[in-house]
Amino acid sequence: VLLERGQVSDHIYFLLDGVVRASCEVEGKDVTRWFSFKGDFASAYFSFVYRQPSEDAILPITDTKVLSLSYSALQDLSKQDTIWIDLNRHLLEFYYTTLQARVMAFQTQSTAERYHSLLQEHPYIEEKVPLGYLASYLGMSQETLSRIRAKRAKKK
Amino acid sequence: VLLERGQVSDHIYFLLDGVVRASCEVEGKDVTRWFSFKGDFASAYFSFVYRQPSEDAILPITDTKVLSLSYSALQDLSKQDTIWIDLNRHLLEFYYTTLQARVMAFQTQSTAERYHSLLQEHPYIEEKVPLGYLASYLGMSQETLSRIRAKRAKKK
DNA sequence: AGAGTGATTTGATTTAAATCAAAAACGACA
DNA sequence: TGTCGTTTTTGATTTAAATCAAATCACTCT
Repeated sequence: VLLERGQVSDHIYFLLDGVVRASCEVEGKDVTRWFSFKGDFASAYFSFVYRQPSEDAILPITDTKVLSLSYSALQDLSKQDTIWIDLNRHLLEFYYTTLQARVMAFQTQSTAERYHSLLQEHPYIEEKVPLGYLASYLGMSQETLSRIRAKRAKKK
Repeated sequence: VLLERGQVSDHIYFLLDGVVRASCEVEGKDVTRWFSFKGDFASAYFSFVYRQPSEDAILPITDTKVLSLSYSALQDLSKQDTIWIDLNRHLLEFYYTTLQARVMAFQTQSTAERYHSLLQEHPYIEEKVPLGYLASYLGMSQETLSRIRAKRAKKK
């Protein structure tokens, strides 16, 4: 477990290997907010930056290897080299544009289109992430996601 | 018109009166990304901060009165008083959490629930914003939104 | 007041997705 | 290898929403 719900995130992680997800609880149900893969950063960004309790837990889906960078370490490093400030900015920009794109996808695309776009960005997601988490992330039921997959397989 | 699509946003606006919306064009269709009301700030935030062309136009829905704050003015003010830096932070935080909440709404709520939540936050939206823009914002067709309204009216 | 325009509502129908239920596939483990 | 538990697929049905089409409403302009 990289971060428990309700705690202030004290670390940003860089995934050397594996897959993690952010899990939020809404009305008793577990909703997955995002995934991070090998080579991505993973963080409860706002909790980390503003030192507030995180709504999400960060949980591993597969076995993971991570580099972790603590808040205080990042602060020290930022004083030494602006590249660490840039990191922060890039992370923020990335999260923000990702969120924007997701909203847009919900506004304009069908369930199947959303899934296919996701596949295009992360081809390996199909093998590494259980169906239930994916369906939750995409805002559809497990069954519809399974059917979308079946259709796609037939076409090949 | 407060901002044209493709231009770098050079101003943040504060709405003294009226309603504006951000309009993005996707596959030939006009999609409204957000609304701002009297008392809100309106900006193409990332375009403004990172000096990049905006994907959105900012267009008035009703007649509007705005205060505008230019990029250079904000920079000067930031050097004089940290309150202006705080403004920036608050804006960012607001936009970010709003986006997060919207994604979550799409993941977990039905069309009717999304509309009712929106109404709760902005009771006046019903009167001030044309149905088509609202439907686009909520990611549903005009007709379904109209029917959701009709049902709500009946219950009263 | 009446014509014309655009926005909204209503109706009928089709299509997409959720739900409910069961079967099949897969993995871990004894 | 066979059994248990979990995940995924498949099937049948219901429900929600999109679509297509028309009617009504509201507003402006003359």
